Amino acid sequence: MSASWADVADSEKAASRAKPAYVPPHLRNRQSEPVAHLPQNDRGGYGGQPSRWAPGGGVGGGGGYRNDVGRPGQGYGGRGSGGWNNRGGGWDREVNPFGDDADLEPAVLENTGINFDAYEDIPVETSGGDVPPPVNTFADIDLGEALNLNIRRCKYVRPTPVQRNAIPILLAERDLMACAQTGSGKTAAFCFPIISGIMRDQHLQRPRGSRTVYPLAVILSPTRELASQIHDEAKKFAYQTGVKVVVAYGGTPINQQLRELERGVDILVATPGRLNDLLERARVSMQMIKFLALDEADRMLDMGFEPQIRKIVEQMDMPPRGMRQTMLFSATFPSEIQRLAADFLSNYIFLAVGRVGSSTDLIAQRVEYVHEADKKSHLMDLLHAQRETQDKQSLTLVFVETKRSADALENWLCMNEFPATSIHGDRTQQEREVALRSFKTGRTPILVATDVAARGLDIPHVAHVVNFDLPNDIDDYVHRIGRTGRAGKSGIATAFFNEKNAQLARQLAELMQEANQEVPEWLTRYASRASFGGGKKRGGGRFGGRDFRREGSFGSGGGRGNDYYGGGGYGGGGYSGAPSGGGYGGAPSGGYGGGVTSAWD
DNA sequence: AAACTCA
Repeated sequence: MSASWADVADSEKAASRAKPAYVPPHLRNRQSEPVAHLPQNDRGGYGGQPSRWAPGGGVGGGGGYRNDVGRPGQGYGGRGSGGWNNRGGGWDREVNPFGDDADLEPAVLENTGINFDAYEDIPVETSGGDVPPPVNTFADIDLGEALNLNIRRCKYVRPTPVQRNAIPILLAERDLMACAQTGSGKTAAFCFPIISGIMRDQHLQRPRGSRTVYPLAVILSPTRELASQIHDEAKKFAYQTGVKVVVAYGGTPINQQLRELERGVDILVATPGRLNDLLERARVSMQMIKFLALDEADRMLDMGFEPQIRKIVEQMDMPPRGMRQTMLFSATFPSEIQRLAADFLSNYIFLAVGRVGSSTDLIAQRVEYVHEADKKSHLMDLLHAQRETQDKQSLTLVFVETKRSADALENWLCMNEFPATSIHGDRTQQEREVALRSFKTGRTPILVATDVAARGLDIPHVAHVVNFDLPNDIDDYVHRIGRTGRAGKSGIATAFFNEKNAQLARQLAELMQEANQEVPEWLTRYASRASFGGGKKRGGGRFGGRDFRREGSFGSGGGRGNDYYGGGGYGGGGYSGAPSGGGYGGAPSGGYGGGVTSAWD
């Protein structure tokens, strides 16, 4: 679809700019990027509808949102066929997030090019009492007709392992701590049950008479771009269900977000800072929250974020645990953070699809010893080699440690005629979004990034992740390389290792070994040398994740909550490995999801 | 170290 970097270079030359002149970062990306345009509909015509969704009646007489009026067949319960067929119906101006009328004939759904078996042998471990059994198909789940149609529209044919297991648990109204590998479909795993649950509760009355709005669900994300991505996905899943999804994050004027909120909100996707702002202004209340989801939950509960999350969850008007349903999702979940997380959960089920913190073996991992001073030229070698061999569409994501070095490396690459851009927290939100878009479309097929881009972002065609600077934490490494090898596709990850990373050596070597990667001999030597004390326990066994409640040392906390043992102890859980019929392992034909888009993290 | 409101 979009240009490769070779094309870009060519076209820039062809564009008679004499030579690809160096453009300073603050002037780059100015031209062709359309600034987020307004949706074709501004929903201005809602005015007179009585509002079910805006408790305050909205501003100016209730800019309410209800699109189920006059659609008896729509909605929950599978009666009739409504939903897709009422477009153009005058008052219903919900944007079609699918853009066009995709053909829903089965033939289209027979996907090609997907790695069907990629996730079939992954072990699943659950613990906690009375774990609902997994399902094999979306049809086995009672999500409601409108949501099922959207799932088909997304071309999801079969649920992924985390979806098969998590969705029944969440539909059973249980709290959940879920660990599943990067790119395995976590977003949909928590969005489907939330949307379905809200459809059931559509009659719920919310307070009215003020400018405060009362969402029924809140989904928190550590970065703005991830919040935006979740919002986009959730809107697809919620299309014509009558469930309204709104996003709120910083770096952008709050007024537009306030107006969106006033039109009604069921699911609020947000970053913590902006949500706290909205709560303090009393423009949002959490009194009616039924669902709380933390994406990248271990990050949300680490040192930098935990106070903000605690404030939102414990010090505002959020119903206490047990009175809401809480779901935590991540690919990594160190046990010390699990311990913290237990504060927010009630009688929860722990679910691990694959080992907690493991990487997928779809990613070919390489580690190269590179002195600090040689990194740039080494990167250039990699990029040159890649230009020869890689698919034209393929993108390269380069991680560095600091915002400054991201700028510096971007500059250096551009000066050397590599089409690069960058994303980090010192750039304006607009610059960040332009950079990400420019990368995604292939206009700038090299993106230099800090950890702002490490988690959750679903960027198709990332063929190569380069850890120019390795992170200090192995879990960050797992998330970074997880930007490739998604949805059953393969990818490459290259890390530059030197003396500064000695502390990471042992964990890195272990991780690579677990993922069946070749560990260079010199790294093994480093690993044994640097094995003193450091590092987190990565567990040992072949199987399953690690529920910290099972680690044997839970006595340490003493009276820390009485729900550690779940309702029925651990009896209900257990490992369901590939060969046994219990889990999804027994499914005959494997595979799911064709043309799988971006509901995958 | 970086991420997370606004002013």
